[in-house]
This record gives sequence, C-alpha cells and structure tokens, in this order.
Amino acid sequence: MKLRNSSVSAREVAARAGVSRSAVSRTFTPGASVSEETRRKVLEAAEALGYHVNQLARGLTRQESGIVCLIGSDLGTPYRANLMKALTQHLQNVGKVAMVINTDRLDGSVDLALRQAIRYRADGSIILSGMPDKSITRLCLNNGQRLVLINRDDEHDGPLHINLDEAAAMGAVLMAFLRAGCRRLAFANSAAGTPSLMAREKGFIAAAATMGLDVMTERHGFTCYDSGRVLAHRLLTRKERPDAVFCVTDLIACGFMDAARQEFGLRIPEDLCVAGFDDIEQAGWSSYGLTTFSQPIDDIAARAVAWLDQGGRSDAQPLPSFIRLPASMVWRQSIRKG
Amino acid sequence: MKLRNSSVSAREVAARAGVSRSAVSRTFTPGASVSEETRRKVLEAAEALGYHVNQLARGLTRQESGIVCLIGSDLGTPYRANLMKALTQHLQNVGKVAMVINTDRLDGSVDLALRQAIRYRADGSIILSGMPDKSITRLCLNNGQRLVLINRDDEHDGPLHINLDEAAAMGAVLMAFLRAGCRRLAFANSAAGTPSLMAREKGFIAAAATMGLDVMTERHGFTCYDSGRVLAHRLLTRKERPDAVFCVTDLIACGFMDAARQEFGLRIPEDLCVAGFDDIEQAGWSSYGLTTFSQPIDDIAARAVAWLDQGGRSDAQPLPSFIRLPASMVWRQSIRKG
DNA sequence: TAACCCATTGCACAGCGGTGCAACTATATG
DNA sequence: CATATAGTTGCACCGCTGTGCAATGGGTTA
Repeated sequence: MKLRNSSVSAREVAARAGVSRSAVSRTFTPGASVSEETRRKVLEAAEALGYHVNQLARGLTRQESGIVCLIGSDLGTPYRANLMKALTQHLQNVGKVAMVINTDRLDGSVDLALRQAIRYRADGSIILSGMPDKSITRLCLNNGQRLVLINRDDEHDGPLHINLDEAAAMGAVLMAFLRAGCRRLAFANSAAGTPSLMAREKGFIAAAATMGLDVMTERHGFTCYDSGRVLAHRLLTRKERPDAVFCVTDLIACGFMDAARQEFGLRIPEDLCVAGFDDIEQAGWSSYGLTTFSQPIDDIAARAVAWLDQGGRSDAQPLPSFIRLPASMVWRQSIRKG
Repeated sequence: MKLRNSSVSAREVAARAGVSRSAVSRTFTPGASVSEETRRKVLEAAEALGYHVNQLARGLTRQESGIVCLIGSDLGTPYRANLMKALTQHLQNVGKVAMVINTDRLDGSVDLALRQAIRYRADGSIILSGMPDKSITRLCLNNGQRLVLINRDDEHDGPLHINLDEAAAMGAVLMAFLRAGCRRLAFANSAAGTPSLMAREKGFIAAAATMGLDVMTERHGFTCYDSGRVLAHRLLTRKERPDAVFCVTDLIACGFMDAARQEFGLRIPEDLCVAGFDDIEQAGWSSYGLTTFSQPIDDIAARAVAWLDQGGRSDAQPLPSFIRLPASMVWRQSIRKG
C-alpha cells in the first residue's frame, strides 16, 4: 500500500491499473462508456491506493460544484437548527453538500456571505435570515447560482421564495382566542422586524380588526426567551390586562408563560390564553404545553432542495418561484377549548 | 456591464484591464508582487465584471481548499446546534468555511462522511459524533487532512482529541449532593453509550464509591427529553426513592424534572435534588433553574479551529494532541445549598 | 470475403488560478 | 555614464478531472 502525504490522483490510479487516465475518469462518471474488465481493474487500483475523485477539479470542469450554501444567523436557535438539519439531510439525499455561512457577526450581512458562495461556485444558496441587496441577487444569478429565500417576504424575481401563510394562521388563532371567550387581545413581538414576524403582527391585527377588536402590541429585543419575559412585564402591567396573547415565536412564548405564571401568578389557560409559532420541541414539554403553529420544516427543506436540484436537469419543467405553505395549528393546553 | 451566464474568469479581467492573467492572480494573492498602478486597474476591471476568485481552482493549485467538514448527528439538539454555531463562527474568523455532513441517516456512520470530506479535499474534519474506523483515520491523515474528535474518548494517535474533565465534574456534583444532605443517589443515563456519557456515569459511580455510597443507575432510549421522563418513572417508582439524581444531559434533566414535579408531586430541590450537564439555554429558564455543568463551547471551538489552522503554517510549534477542558458548575436552584 | 456497426479506448484540450523563471524597467550607486 | 539592484511583468507549466473526436478492435450481416 503506497502512502503519500498528498492525495492520490487519477493518473496514479491509471498507471497502476495499466489503463489511460480517461478510463479512470469514466469509471467514476455514471453513464460513461467503460468495459466491465477495465472498470474492475480501475476500481481495484483505486481501492488499493485510496483514490477519491477530487470534487474541486470535477466542479471546475462540469459547471456544478455540488455545494449549496446555507446562509443565516442565530443558528443555535431551535427552529433554525432544525431547519438547517432538515436542509443538510435533503441536500445529501440528492448528492449535494451543505456549506454553512454564519452571518451572526458579519456586518455586511448576507452580501459578504453570498460573495463567499460565489467564490466556491456554489450551485445555489439558501438564505434563512437577512436580505441580500438586489445587486448581489443579480450577481448570483449571473454566476449561474440559484437562490432560495425562506420566510423573507419580498418582491424581486429570480429566486425561489418559500413563505408561510401567516395570515391564515393568524385568522385561525384569533378564532381560537374568541371561542375561548377572550376579548382583550395582545401581540408580543420582538423588535427584529423581519418580514415573517411583521406579517404575523399585521395578520393578527387585521384579523382582530375584522371582528372589531383592538390589539395591544409590544415589541422588544431579540427574538428570544428573555424578550418574552420583558414583554410579559410590559403587557401584564397594563391597566387593561390582556386575557389572550399571541407570541410571535415559541421562544418568546416560553419566556412569557414563565413570567406570567411565576411573577404574576396567572394560570394558563384559565386566566390567560397563550399561543406561539414554530412548534419548537420545548413547546411540547409539559411545563409549557403550548398551543402553536407547526412550520412544515421538512416540506420547506424538500421544496428548496428540489428547486435547486432541478436547476441541473434541463428536462424538467420549471417549478414555481413563489411557494406559500400552510402552518398547521398544534393544539395543546395553553388555550381554553371553547 | 458585461453579464454572462457562467461566471467571470481571471482571463476576462486581465483582458479588460490590459494586463496579463498573472497580474490578476497576483492582485488577489496576498504578498505577491504587483505595482499599485496594476493593482488598481485590475481591481477596477474585477469590480466592473463582477469577478470573484474561483476557490475550487485555487484549492486545486494550493494544497488548501479552505473547507473544514463538520461531521455529526442530532444537529437540531441545543448543545450540538450551539457547538456548530461556534465552530462555523471560529472557522470564518480564520478565513475557512464549514461544510456540514449530517450523519443522522447514514448507515456507514462517519466513514461515508469522511470520504465526502476527502473528495472535497477538506483541510480538516471535526467529528462531533460517532467514531471513524482506524483505517479511515489513516486515510484522512494520508490525504493531508487533519482530524479533530470532540468528546469522543479513545486512544489512537494523529487526530486532536478534545475532551472534558468529566471525572472532576462528577466529583464536584457528588459533593454538592452530599452537602445538600442527599444519600440516595441516582444516575439517569440514555442508552446511547457514547464515550462522554459513559465517562460521566463511571465518574459519578466512582466518586460515590469513595464515599461508600451506591448509585441507582438507569439507562434508556436516546439522549432526549422524553427519555428523561421515562427515566423518572423508572427511578422514582423504586422502593427506595432517590433524593438526588444526576441526569447525564440537560435535556434528560428537563424531562426528569417535569415528570418528577407533575406526575410524582415532588418539589425540587426540597424533595429531590437534580443536576444536569451541558448548560443548554433551557436549563436557565425559570421553569427549570437547573444546576448544571457548562461545556466551554467557545473554547472548544477556538481550540479545534486553532489546531486545524496551525496545520497550514509551518512556523508554528506543534500544539498538543490531547486537550482536556474543565466543565464549570453553574449553580441554579435544583440543588439545595448545604 | 467484404462492408458495416458498435463498444471501447486514448489523445489532446478545456476549465481556472498559482508560481518559478527569465526578461524587462526604473532607480540608485559608484 | 556604467553598473548594480530592486521591483514588475509575462510566459509557460502545473494542479486534477471531464469530454469531443478519432482510432482501434471485434463482431455481424450480406
């Protein structure tokens, strides 16, 4: 067994197998013409030498690197982490691989990340947070790179947009609150102001308006547990204390519930109905039993990957560029049944 | 502005700038010799055309792709997700980029993942779960790829091993239990049997033995919340009910606490002391207030990345290959103060 | 036996950027 | 003014693999 410090190339395999380098290349290219005999010799030599096709070189000649960039921040958050997990899984299923670009501390937000994606000639990028400039979007498309935007409502064409039907969800939760007899509605939002969070806020307020109801709205901090606690203080110390709160995110809902119970002595759902969004694992923990909306994470991932993968094949009819998926309500114990 | 469907190459930039392709290459190679005048012309042309160095090609000639593979399962789990987040961050700080390989459904465990890493000529791989065969480890080293194993206690040489001082932690928590007046000790483990989980079990039992105490031990299921509930049932229905439980993981501790309080009516810490490990975010939520051990995630990530990065420079003295970091105890309310 | 078809194979070039070497320019020194 | 020196620049080759094209060989059919 020949051991070198640098890696083995096709030439060495060819030499050992007594064939041309082309034969080696064809052996590892599905659909290429190689005789059974040659293939056997090549595979044998490759095995002996520990040969692995160099994807960097392969990506250079084919116009496909097999790399897809996942761009986002707050990757440690339950929802984001699960989305990432699903995406990596689905990408691997179609033979691609995920490259993660963390934008937490990147001032240039996603633009810097997308440049990185271009440098690695990624086949596509999936953007989980932040919004790229239009100019960068153009740049990506011109570089033959496909873009998927998840939960970033916006207008421009070219990328695939996957969004949830937030309006429908807000309508459903409002109905649930009303059936529970609640009339003093509140909405607890973070100050992040991302499109999907704002869509929920607007959707909830609009739904309430059709029933002639006002909504007490607060926005504070990041989209996290601690903000939920602060929001509880803000909303529950109001003169007219709400009897139903929609928390824009499960994480916020958990903080809200903890503060409501422990610092205001409220019982949930008897004194206060609460709902959240995302259906993170903790929502199902028995300390919370949070009624919430489940994001179809697996479906989102499957569609994103299918769309990116379809870019390779020319025989496919174009898939739609705007997808709106339903978020299904998960009933637990934080809203009284009417 | 010239827009092509495929990406811009250095040749085109050179043509537009009226210089040789070498000049373009040197402009983007730190430390290469280019006059200020030429550099300016090149940068101008590059900007106009939207040129980005092709990392695939660059990785081919230099022996460094800039890619580091993160290999692991259960990436949606709080601890893993945070570790991944820290690793991606630190990698980016030294100019590298993370490629994630999810081994959740890979039967060939990490071996398949490492082959993928080799195909992309990753500069190194960081393994978060599972154990690679020795043969694969050799293969990686022969391909000039460096390996980091996190919390996978084992013997063989070559890779960097980063482990926690589980024994010390178990000694500390035992002391805390004893000071709280507990004598009926229990250990709630998952059935995963990974090295670090088993090290905690052994460490706890050993520490108890030196004090002449037995430990009721149970193992069940995956390392998750639901297992914690099951373990609570197993341990709290025993004839001699424990008055202190160490849960091998915070996730298990959360499930255990919920079941203990809600199904057995126990007060924590009055009736039962509980401790966990990892210091996930939820441990700090006020429903739990779990006393636990904080994994130095940022330190782990920093060391792993420094070690991989150092592989590039020849001027550095070799860093150690075995690192054992302390897990520091985070006091909250789940253990009575003695 | 001659003509023809098909599978297989190797050559040579392409994809993109890094870099040693030699040539060239401009400046400094004697 | 001649020479030494340092800084730039371009050529040409390298890293590794994919693939069009032509050549080869074998088998089949008339």
